[in-house]
Amino acid sequence: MSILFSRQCEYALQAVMYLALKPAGTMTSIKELTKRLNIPYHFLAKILQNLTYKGLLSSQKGQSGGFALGMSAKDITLFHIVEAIDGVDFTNKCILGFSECSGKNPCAVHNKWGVMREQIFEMLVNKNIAQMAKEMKKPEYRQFFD
Amino acid sequence: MSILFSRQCEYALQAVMYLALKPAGTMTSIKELTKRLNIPYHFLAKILQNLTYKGLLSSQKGQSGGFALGMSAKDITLFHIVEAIDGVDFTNKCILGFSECSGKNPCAVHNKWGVMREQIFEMLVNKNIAQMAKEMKKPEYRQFFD
DNA sequence: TTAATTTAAGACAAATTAGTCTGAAATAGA
DNA sequence: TCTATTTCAGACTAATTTGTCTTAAATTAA
Repeated sequence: MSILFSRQCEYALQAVMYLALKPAGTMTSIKELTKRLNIPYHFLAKILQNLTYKGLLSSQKGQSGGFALGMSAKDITLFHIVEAIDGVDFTNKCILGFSECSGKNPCAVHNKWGVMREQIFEMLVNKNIAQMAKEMKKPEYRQFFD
Repeated sequence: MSILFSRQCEYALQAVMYLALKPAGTMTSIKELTKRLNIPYHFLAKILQNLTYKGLLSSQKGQSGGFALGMSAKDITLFHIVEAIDGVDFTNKCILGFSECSGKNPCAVHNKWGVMREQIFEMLVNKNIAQMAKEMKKPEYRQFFD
């Protein structure tokens, strides 16, 4: 079981954060990304194509081509990526799997999980990729990419 | 994508809670469980056999046979079930999928997620099946089963 | 003892997710 | 212009998860 996000989504999040670390205007190839992040080449290719199609990334073919953020890093949140890849089911599904579970018909942990879900949502929404890139640039984070 | 728990695990949690509602000493058949909980018959059978093998349930063959809790309802928590079915990876895996992520090498949401993960853990551990059954007996919960 | 009921066990099938491979199209640089 | 590089597109394979089917074994009640 992957936790909360699909493998594909994890890869997407990692790749986008990596791109956010690059100086604006530079293109990064799949080759570099897969090498640094240890993600299967063609699998990542498809993921990035998908994000490009949805406007979160931009791409360019040919030599010195590659991928870059499709909009300003401060306008992209983790939630944008999760939404594009996994969808937002986790924001409204019962954690115990009861299809009837709702505010009117709460399961035994409905309210507790509701609070946590909200926190997860805030975590994904409140921090944009620019801020995260800044944190990742601190020495203690660099090792993920250098 | 299922959220946090696998489908199998959700089914297990629902079934165990259902069993906890039954008077001690009574056996409940798979037939009744699948009918009430809307879970595929043979799939649930395998899940319950697994939980029985691990001691969380007890079973009896033959007419008027079925399944019952394998220990006192107050000694079983949601965590026991999750642990038995999905394992406990979610307690130590990076939510962004970084294999190197740790307290020493935190990812950008390591600490935030750490707090939430701990809350989820508490939610699963702090409430036993007996307490939950009690809540489920309140009229507003009964509809899940009646 | 016999028949009906129920779990036990394991093979099998379907669906989903993850990953691979090949060739085409675009682009930049020599 | 030609070649190397890179994304694009889609078919294909592999692995995992979910779900089905069949038969055996145990148990109970008639």
